[in-house]
Amino acid sequence: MAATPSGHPPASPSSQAAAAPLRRRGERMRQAVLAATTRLLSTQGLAGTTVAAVARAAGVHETSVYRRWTTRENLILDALTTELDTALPLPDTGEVREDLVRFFTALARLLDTAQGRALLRLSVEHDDTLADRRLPYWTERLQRAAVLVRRGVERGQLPAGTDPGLVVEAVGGALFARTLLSGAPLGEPLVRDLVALVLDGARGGRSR
Amino acid sequence: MAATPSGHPPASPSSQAAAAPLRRRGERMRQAVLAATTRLLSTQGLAGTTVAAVARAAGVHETSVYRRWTTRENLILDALTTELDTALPLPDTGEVREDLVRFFTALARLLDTAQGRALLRLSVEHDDTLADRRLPYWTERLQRAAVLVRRGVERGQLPAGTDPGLVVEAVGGALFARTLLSGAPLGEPLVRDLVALVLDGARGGRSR
DNA sequence: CACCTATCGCAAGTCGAGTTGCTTTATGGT
DNA sequence: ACCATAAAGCAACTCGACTTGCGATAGGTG
Repeated sequence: MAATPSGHPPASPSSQAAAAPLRRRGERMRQAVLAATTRLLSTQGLAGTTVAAVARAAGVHETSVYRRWTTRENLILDALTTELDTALPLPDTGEVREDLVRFFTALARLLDTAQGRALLRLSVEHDDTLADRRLPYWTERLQRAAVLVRRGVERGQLPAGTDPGLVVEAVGGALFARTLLSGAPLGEPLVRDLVALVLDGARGGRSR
Repeated sequence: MAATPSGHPPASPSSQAAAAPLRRRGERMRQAVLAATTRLLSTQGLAGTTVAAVARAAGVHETSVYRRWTTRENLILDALTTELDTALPLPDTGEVREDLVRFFTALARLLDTAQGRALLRLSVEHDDTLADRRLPYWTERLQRAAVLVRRGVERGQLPAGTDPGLVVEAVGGALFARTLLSGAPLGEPLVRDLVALVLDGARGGRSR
């Protein structure tokens, strides 16, 4: 008890311009924690972003973080998804190939950032024991990109039997696998070649 | 089952029963721990395979495990790679398509086991901070499969400009992504469709 | 067989994730 | 202005990964 004299701040003598951020609540606290999380994420990396560090940086108690987000994973996921939400637009150029190249180029660029990689890696750590409750961020984005293929079919640029999900999984999967497994760079030519491979095939292909 | 006092001349005829604290050493201890690890892996799953549990099951002290394998990750990786080493043969049927279908079907089957999934997930958790490179199990297998494509090129079944690595990454990446992200099943038709997509392209080929 | 040393057992401890019971305070509603 | 209560703070745990110092011993060597 006496070991921690942090009992109460003596009336905050130095009244700053902004309201003393002691004991943030509700939305204010949420913002502060989320901001601290993304800040730590980009400075200390994923491993360095511990709940205690986030709480300290946000001026909030660790327990409060756990009460709101339950797990560290949820916290980081929340911070990342709200930040990266607008990062993957769906182009509509009238050309399937161009649409796909643009979308997956944006995806590749996202996967080349520390935050994109962190989000991918966390998305992979679903618990086998607990029922699936992983938020399907990437799967969702990928399936969203399937409309690019569907539009191509409607335009007559692709045969009617085309499986949009398969096309998108092949290209996206290669990018994900590179990021997660080999860590090899995701250059622009790679995306173009992958799209070409999937559209034209290894046989019939006038590559590029 | 687990008891392995075999092989060694126990001697110690002095009064005490065989209840002596069998202090396993060197290779014997290594075997026991590795066996216990794979056993726990298939019964308790990845999350349930804790170092303490492995040590207990192997009749060995936890410290000894850490001294030999340094981390839990290394231990499990070691156990899995030695066990799954012969799981991905390279077929040679004279037909690229058939070769690829067979290889990736085997891969899909492997990814459908608890051990395959565990190995994949652990392969993803390389530390960004440490230079300690994750052992490239999957990447290596994939690149090994690239010879299937190369043979196809040599046989004239594929054009000369074909990029073997790309073909293999597209199909494999899709399988990996399914396993890691969506957890969707990896049926036989999926592999056939993926190979067809990559060989014939979404446009062109109507062969199969 | 006696000796040496790498190897193993053991206890105690650090660190971060996650939990719980209880106290305190900031707000919003009347 | 007052009061009820949801939201935070706080301390004290549990648990598993990982470390360290030291004592005990198995195994091979001379």
